Amino acid sequence: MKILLADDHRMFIEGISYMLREAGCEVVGIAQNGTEALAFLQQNDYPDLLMLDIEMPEMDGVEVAEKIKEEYTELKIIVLTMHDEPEFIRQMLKLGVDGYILKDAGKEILVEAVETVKSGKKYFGEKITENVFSGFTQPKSIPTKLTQRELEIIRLIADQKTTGQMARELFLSKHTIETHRKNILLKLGLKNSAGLVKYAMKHGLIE
Amino acid sequence: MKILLADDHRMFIEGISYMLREAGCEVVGIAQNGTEALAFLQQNDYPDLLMLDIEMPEMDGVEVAEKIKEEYTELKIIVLTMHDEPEFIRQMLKLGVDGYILKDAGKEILVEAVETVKSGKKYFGEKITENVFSGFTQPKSIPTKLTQRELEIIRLIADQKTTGQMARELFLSKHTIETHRKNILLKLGLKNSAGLVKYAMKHGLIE
DNA sequence: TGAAAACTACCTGAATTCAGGGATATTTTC
DNA sequence: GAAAATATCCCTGAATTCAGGTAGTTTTCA
Repeated sequence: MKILLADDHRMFIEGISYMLREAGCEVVGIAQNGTEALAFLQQNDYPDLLMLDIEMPEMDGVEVAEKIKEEYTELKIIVLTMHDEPEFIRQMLKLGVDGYILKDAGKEILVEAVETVKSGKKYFGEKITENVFSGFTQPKSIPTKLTQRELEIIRLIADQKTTGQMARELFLSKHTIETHRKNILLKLGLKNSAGLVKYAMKHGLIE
Repeated sequence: MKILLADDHRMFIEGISYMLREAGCEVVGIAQNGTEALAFLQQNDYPDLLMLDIEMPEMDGVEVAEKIKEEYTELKIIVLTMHDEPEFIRQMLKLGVDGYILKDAGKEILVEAVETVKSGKKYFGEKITENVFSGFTQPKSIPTKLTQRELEIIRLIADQKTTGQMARELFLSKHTIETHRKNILLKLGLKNSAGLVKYAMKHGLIE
């Protein structure tokens, strides 16, 4: 089992490497961001499995998984992250990753996941499936597309603008701004502007 | 060198353990949160060194460091985290920790840090000192001192809680919450909660 | 031990947000 | 050309936030 590790924390990578080697796997490469991971695949006999973190600089795990599932269809992917939010999990499942385990799991889980995926099956921890299903009962959290206008409003909200200020700035009625506000919260399943700004930053909608 | 590891990600702990053992250290215990770490110290011959993560459930690293530096003065502490925000670093330095390294550093750094601290000196990576000083030269980014309570309120605001909800959760009057809210905005020179959340995320106060 | 800081609580009143409706015009997409 | 998405606008009413105060108690620390 040839494995490529992608995680921006070297210390974590090195620790995982030990464990994987002990379990009889060969770590053929490491990458500290998405770009490096893809570059590795272009220049080498590619591995059988990619252990992928979500949170990385340059290019995040979601993007990497997307590209890989397009171009390197036979490469297995196990997502290895500390994010247990349904949002991320569902996104990854949709892309067709082969496993999803949390960093707070132990070595046994890691090895079990690799073994399972190696044999052609999928591996998802208990917590994962649980979280996803809890999410399905709330169909609201399906990542929804925001319009250009809505993104604009979000940025203004993050800039501490009030509805009235935004209305003047965009030459719109304040009712319109209120409608946009309402629709944004509805689409994203949020409760107020504070939550919106947090969401927006997490998802890179604003810097 | 007897070491106690405190980190909520088991996978990370196990990886680090390998490296430390290889470097001739003895990992005498692990803890998945602050409470466990302190409990360990009460029940065992305590170790020489504590490797401490900041972000943990139950009791975070800052609190742990504080308590330890009060009660177990000869126990060394190396903070091992992915947070490189001056806010955290300065907080920890103030508490008198003996080392501060980032998880994106490699094994060499880890070993070097342990060796250095073992010999009685302090160890701080390049990035760390850099970030702290950059903070000093830019007085803007010195987060005006926020109190513990205020930080707590900020986190709740970011969690979309209303004043009433926070009041009930913290067993306080809603007037009190409103006062905190007001003081926070005043201290940071902000206008509303949306701006507050953005500020908090940028400065690593939340997430 | 005494001052400063932090935490607590209350008040008034204006401004703003949020939840729930409904409606129309334009543009894009199929 | 029809359907869907987008952008615009309006309304009511409750809830919440924000700005401006005052003030007592506890904790911290020099």
